[in-house]
Amino acid sequence: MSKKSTRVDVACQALRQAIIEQALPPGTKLPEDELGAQFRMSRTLVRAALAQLQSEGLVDAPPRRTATTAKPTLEEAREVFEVRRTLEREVVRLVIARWRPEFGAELEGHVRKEEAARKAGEARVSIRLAGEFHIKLGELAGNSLFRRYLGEVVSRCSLILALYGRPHSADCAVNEHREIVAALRSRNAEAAIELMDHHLGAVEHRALLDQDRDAQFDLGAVLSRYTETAETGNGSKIARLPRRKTRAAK
Amino acid sequence: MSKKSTRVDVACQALRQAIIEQALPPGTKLPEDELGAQFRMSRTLVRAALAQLQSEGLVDAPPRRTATTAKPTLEEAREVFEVRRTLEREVVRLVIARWRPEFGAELEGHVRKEEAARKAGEARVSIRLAGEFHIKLGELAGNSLFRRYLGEVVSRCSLILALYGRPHSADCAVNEHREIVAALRSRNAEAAIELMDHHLGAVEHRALLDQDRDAQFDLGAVLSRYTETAETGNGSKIARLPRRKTRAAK
DNA sequence: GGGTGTAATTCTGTATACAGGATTTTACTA
DNA sequence: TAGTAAAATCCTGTATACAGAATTACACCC
Repeated sequence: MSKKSTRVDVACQALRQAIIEQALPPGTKLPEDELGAQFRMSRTLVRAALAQLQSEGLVDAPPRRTATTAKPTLEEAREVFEVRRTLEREVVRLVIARWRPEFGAELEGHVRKEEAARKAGEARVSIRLAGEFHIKLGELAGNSLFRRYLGEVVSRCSLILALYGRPHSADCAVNEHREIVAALRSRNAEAAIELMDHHLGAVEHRALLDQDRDAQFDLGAVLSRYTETAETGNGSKIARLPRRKTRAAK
Repeated sequence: MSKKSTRVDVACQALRQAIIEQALPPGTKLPEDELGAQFRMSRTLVRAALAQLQSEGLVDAPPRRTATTAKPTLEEAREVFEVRRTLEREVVRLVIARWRPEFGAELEGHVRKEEAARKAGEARVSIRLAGEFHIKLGELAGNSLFRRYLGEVVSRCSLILALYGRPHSADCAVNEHREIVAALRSRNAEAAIELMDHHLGAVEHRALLDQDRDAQFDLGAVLSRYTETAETGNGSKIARLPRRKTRAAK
């Protein structure tokens, strides 16, 4: 489960993760050159990655201006949550319909991880795991398109939380997850849907007051944490920002 | 409602339409050079268009082989229909919730167009209008993400029909559309959902026996019908297939 | 001091070059 | 004649060049 990614996917994945974990706050500029230098690839590939992320709603890339991490409006946020509720309800139904005992173990294992991260105060990890719980459900539903759409809205929700939510509020849901798992295990569709709806309502509710923590920070530094390239694979054909010097060290 | 498209979008749109109308049967090769010559743009842009269409599930583009119009498996087809049912049910609810009298007129107008096309035996147009009915509903739901996802699955369904359906069977649904409109107009959500489910069940059911009508045909000829560029805008920087001669006239 | 027009700079849009893969053709062997 | 290896060709992966749009910096004026 590793060798199938193209170079574009690698960049995509790194950026996606960075955005989801709110390491790149909404509105952050993403200049093609700089990303290219970071990922050791040409603008051609960076561009493809950005296009992909734009189609997922994680990046804004208006014609002829620098792409940025998306800043969804409140209206868009509402839409995303609306779709998400619809998808997750159906996913719950599907998962229950094809329930197998392994599912319970799998999900409970995950919730335990969430719990651990939460206790350890690992905000970044908590956020990621919280999202992955829903993704995992999507996978158990056995429909790859559901899975894809769900992945998309879940990512976008992380972004929305980053933009509108109170800081560090995305990860208070471990208990709710646990209850959902219990309902699934007892194959009680009604209860599970009810819980899921409530859970998502709570998540959405956390999207409230805004606040501009727009502090300047170093794009390269953040991204390097998400680039899994084994160190500076030098000898690469791509020079370090051949076209201009990075402005990060301003 | 015309000047907002980038060049990539133009190509995308043309290809999408051609695929949806089944003018480019599943499995048709789409070499970047040839498309570039057709659309008067470089491979760079063609590539972006193909990537987009791949993400919509209309094109298969495995690494280092020529892209083709997608050939979904039966399993994938099942998945698409499953998601589609979920989305459309919710759309029906939303449309009813925000119902306004204009909606009725709008939809009925559309159904009349479908009827007309059907009578005129315009298969191509019929297929397009049948899809657009659902798109229109998606628009009335007032959620652009629903709209986008719905558009995607509807397109894919056209493709699936092209692959698995009996020829010319995609457009027998005018009456069903009419009934749905009636139910919406009376704001009877239960009935409307019931009808929609039944309708989609019927559409899905038409996806049955396969059949290989794979006859050779001329890619350029088909595409030129979908390229709205005002004639050969010669003087263009792009030569006609500079790298090799077209094989179409084989 | 705050506009504002213009020059400099940054950055995107797009074509194109070149290096391999993938495929097809050709040629040769059993 | 079928099978296969080598060669030719088609086609994609990717970097890069260059043109022009957007943005920023500056100088000038009121």
